[in-house]
Amino acid sequence: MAKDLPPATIELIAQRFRAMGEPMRLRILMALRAGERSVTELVELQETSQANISKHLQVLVACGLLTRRKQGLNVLYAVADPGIFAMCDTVCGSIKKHLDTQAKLLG
Amino acid sequence: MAKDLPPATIELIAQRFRAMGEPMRLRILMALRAGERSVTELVELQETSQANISKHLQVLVACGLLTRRKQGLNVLYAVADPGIFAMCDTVCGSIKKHLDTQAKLLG
DNA sequence: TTACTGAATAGCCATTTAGTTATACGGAAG
DNA sequence: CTTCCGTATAACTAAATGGCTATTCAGTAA
Repeated sequence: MAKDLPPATIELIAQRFRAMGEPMRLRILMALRAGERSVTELVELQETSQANISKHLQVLVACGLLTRRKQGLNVLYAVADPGIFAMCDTVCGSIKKHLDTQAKLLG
Repeated sequence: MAKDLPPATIELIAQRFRAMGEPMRLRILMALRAGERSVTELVELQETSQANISKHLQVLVACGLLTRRKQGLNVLYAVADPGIFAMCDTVCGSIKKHLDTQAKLLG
């Protein structure tokens, strides 16, 4: 990545990270790791309202993390780019390292 | 990454993404790609107040993205795990794909 | 037509957060 | 001691955001 990207690009990147920086949205993404799901299915998996799930889905679609397709009465959402899971794994590993370091500081 | 992580872990991961989901913090991280820098140097690179930079630095340190060390009067900050830059690149590539797709939809 | 179902949206509230200015802290120099 | 420099923090404001409930919309079925 270049040293100084144009502000609009920075904003786009930030938008993505922000979209993934919300527990409920992370759970939705993980639920979609196994494949596409309808809104109702996602609501059943997470314990929150349908309206809330729907709003989060809009955010995830808007920033390009999810795709959307209709099938009869249902709307099916799927992860647009599986690369995000690698990112989650990277973060997970980095967090573990961080916690280990902190633990050692405490003796 | 497992299907369902404990809520506390999810929150930790979300926290990291959220920390990177802010344009000013992204710029700080990019400025540190070349190596560690003092607060004053970072303030000069970004056009905002010293207080604001300082607050963002606290956020980045708190979630383990940056390290901090004192040197004389200065405090030097550095990226804790260069892996974050690979993540930025991943996001960048994914955004390009997304924009290309949208462009094609417009003809 | 009406009724029903799945999904999206509107309106509202409480919380969070990025930014500001002003102030305080820690340490080195006079 | 006092002064100055680099950094951190306090107090506040404005804007964004996640959640809720209630409603609306788009199809399908009767």
